[in-house]
Amino acid sequence: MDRLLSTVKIQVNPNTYLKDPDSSELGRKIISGSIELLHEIGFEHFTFKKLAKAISSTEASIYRYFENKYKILLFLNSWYWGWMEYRLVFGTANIADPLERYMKAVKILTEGVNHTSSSHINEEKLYDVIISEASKAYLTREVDTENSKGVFLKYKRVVERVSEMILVVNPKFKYSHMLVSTIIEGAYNQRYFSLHLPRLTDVVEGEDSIVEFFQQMAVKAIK
Amino acid sequence: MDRLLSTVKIQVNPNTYLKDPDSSELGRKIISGSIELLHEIGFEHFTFKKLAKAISSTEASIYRYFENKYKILLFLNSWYWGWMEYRLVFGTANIADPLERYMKAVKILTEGVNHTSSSHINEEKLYDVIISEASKAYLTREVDTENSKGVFLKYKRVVERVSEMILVVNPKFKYSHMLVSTIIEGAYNQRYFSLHLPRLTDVVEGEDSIVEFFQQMAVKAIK
Amino acid sequence: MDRLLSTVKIQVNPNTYLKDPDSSELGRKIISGSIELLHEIGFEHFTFKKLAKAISSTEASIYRYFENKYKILLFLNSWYWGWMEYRLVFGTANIADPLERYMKAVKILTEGVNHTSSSHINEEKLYDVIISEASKAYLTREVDTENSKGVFLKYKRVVERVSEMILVVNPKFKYSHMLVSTIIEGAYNQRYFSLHLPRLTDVVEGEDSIVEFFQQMAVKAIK
Amino acid sequence: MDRLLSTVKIQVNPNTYLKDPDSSELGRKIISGSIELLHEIGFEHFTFKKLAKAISSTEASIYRYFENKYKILLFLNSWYWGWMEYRLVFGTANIADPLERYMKAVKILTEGVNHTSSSHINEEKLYDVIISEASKAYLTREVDTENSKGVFLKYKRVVERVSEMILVVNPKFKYSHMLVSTIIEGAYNQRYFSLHLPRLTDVVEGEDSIVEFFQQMAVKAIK
DNA sequence: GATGAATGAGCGTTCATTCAT
DNA sequence: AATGAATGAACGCTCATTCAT
Repeated sequence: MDRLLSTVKIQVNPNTYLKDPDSSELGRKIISGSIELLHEIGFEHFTFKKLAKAISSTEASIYRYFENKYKILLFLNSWYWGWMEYRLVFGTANIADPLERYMKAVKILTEGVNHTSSSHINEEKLYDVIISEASKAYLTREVDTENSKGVFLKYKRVVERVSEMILVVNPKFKYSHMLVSTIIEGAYNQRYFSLHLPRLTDVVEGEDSIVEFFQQMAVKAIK
Repeated sequence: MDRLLSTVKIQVNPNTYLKDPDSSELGRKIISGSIELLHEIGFEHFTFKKLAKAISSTEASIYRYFENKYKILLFLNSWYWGWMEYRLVFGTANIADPLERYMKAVKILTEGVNHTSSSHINEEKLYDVIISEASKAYLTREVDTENSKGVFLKYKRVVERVSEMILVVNPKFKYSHMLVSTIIEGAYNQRYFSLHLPRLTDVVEGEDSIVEFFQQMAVKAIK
Repeated sequence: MDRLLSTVKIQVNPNTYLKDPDSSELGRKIISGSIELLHEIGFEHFTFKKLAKAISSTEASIYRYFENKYKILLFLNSWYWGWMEYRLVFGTANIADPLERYMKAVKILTEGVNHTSSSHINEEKLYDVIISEASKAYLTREVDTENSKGVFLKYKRVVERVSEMILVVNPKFKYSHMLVSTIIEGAYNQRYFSLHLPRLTDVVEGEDSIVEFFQQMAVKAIK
Repeated sequence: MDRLLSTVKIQVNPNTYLKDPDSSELGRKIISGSIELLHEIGFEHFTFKKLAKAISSTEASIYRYFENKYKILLFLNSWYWGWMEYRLVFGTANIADPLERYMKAVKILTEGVNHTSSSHINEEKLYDVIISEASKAYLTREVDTENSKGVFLKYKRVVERVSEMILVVNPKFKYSHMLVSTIIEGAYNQRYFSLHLPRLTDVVEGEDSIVEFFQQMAVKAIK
């Protein structure tokens, strides 16, 4: 699948950028550099000046691609959920049994990322960035404006897809979207807690209890 | 209960402040002003300068109480979870049945706040601030340093308390902390989504589906 | 006269431009766009970037024609005074009486412009631009350098021509240049004041008191 | 008179500043430094950064006093015309003859400044700055907003005062404001022209032909 | 000849913080 | 203890300009 992916371009909402960063070498450096730098110093300390320095370019050049650092985060978020949808569709294809398919989907949503394609996007680091920073993309005064431009569509579509899988298993379940978004956000939270606030979680080293917990919960919740 | 509360002082971790804001008129104005201003403009746009102006004081004066704006957020967070623990203890007192008690706890954790004591702290606005801003208190590079100073203890104790209630119901359940923190974070997420990203939730106006969903989930998950 | 004008090309000092803007479609668009944009946003906010956008071209392209925005203003100024000289020569031709001729000249210099030829130059808007912006072309540190290149010659020639008319009426008048330049600048000032600082003028709506005032003054001053 | 002046404070419209520059040592340094720097490099090249460096302070400090460089120019302009009004009132006091008084007023308005009080304001340099830069204070898109705040009142009052002197000489003269503002602006223009565009004037070194010209004109115009 | 892409430099502004009173 | 004044440092952004095609 990943080999295939490297030839497929993830479409990102154009409202996140001024000029498609995938259309030039510099654009791609901005993206890879952003992931690197966000991973290193976090969103609060991330500035165009530092990014420019990190990729040996200038602020003015970055401004040709992105309006501000929020837009970069929205871009990465949109890319990530586009990629996730891709993995979800491939990962659940040809699974006939509805429950099994749903379980597989939950697994894909909640498991960690530990492989990286050969492209300029380091998925592993991006995954960490999503864990720590993604919520800052929507926990903002500007959320409604951005939302109206469709920048969260990729995320919503992932929720919608899994939500539909739930309804195949149990057509009467009323809270499918709520359940899916709770699982997704919950899984990312737990990964963060396990690293920084372990008393809020029960993660044991070695096994992936996060996947197990959410899979169990996912099944029980819709019964 | 609330009348009692107004005479009880919520203890907040002293590591969040330099000088106890509850010890002076100015300190209390800083707290009430912070809630007001965070509610109005959000954490990103919140600065000491603006806060000083809002409460007709100066930046230098605020510095006597708090090191920086993160510490104010940590203070409010700590206060909020101290208050929550208080509500939890009172709200579950004298409920003999373990499951019923657990359900009541989940209700308290997930329901909205719509009453305000007469103190300088506007709980309703604080609740909104917690929904939108609280996660920024721990999604920071500084989380480990702060955590080592115990500033998240109040939150952890709430999780611990409810976790213990779960274990009374089902002593074999392995993921009690994970479940509780997922419920808490989930409920706040869903409240935010219902306002700004409704397609991620199934909230119907009028009924409190958030409480219902999480109570159902809470019960099923530990079976 | 205007029909004739549209076939006559106003010669502009080549030191104002790098490449004659009248030699290409793009050049003419730069000129008409500049008048438009200066009229709209004023010289301070006028930039090559905005101009480029306004005429759907690029900054780099404009650089082929003009060194900087001052040069554009100098070009327009030069064109305007070339056009004024033209109007002056035609307007005073065949008037035998020296005083009458002088009066006509003063009228032409001080009356407003409210007609527009069919060329790419909108004289009415250019007139407004001259009123508000022209002095910025010479109130600059670079005035002496520019002056030595002859970019103010058109203006000087207009002053010289009317100055000569004065000397025909009164050969002993010592301050002919001073009077003419005071009349010219004064008239533009009064037009500006009447729009923005009315307490500095006595302009009554309806009649053209500016022409009347300066004609009276022009006559009395040389007696 | 000048000795008296040094003890009298010229009142400047508070809408030009955020904090009265006359209320502190730093404020006075900002003013004297501004005059110095404007004199040296002109308004276009004048920036807060350069000013800060010139007076060994910082941009941030200057921002406590003035919103932007336009406001500094407006302040200086307001101060200058306040000072001019002062000179006018003293210079024309006790002159009984209306025409003589009017002539004296015109002299004061049009003669150069070549003496400097002992205060932090260098009137000679300020005079040069007014000649070259003052019109930029009103030839701006923001003129109407500023005017509505009264920042040009001092100038208008000077015009009004002399205008009234004219009406004593000739109560029937219709264009008193226009004449006065034309004289004032004209005199400053001619001083500038004599330095940079001499072909627009008839100034002879040695004698003050500018005063002579405008006095003659002032008298003849109102006959 | 005209354009698209990229950049160096600097501007205007605000922030966090310190000092003196 | 609280405040007013001052400042160093950095941010966000735009401008003018150059280069390659």
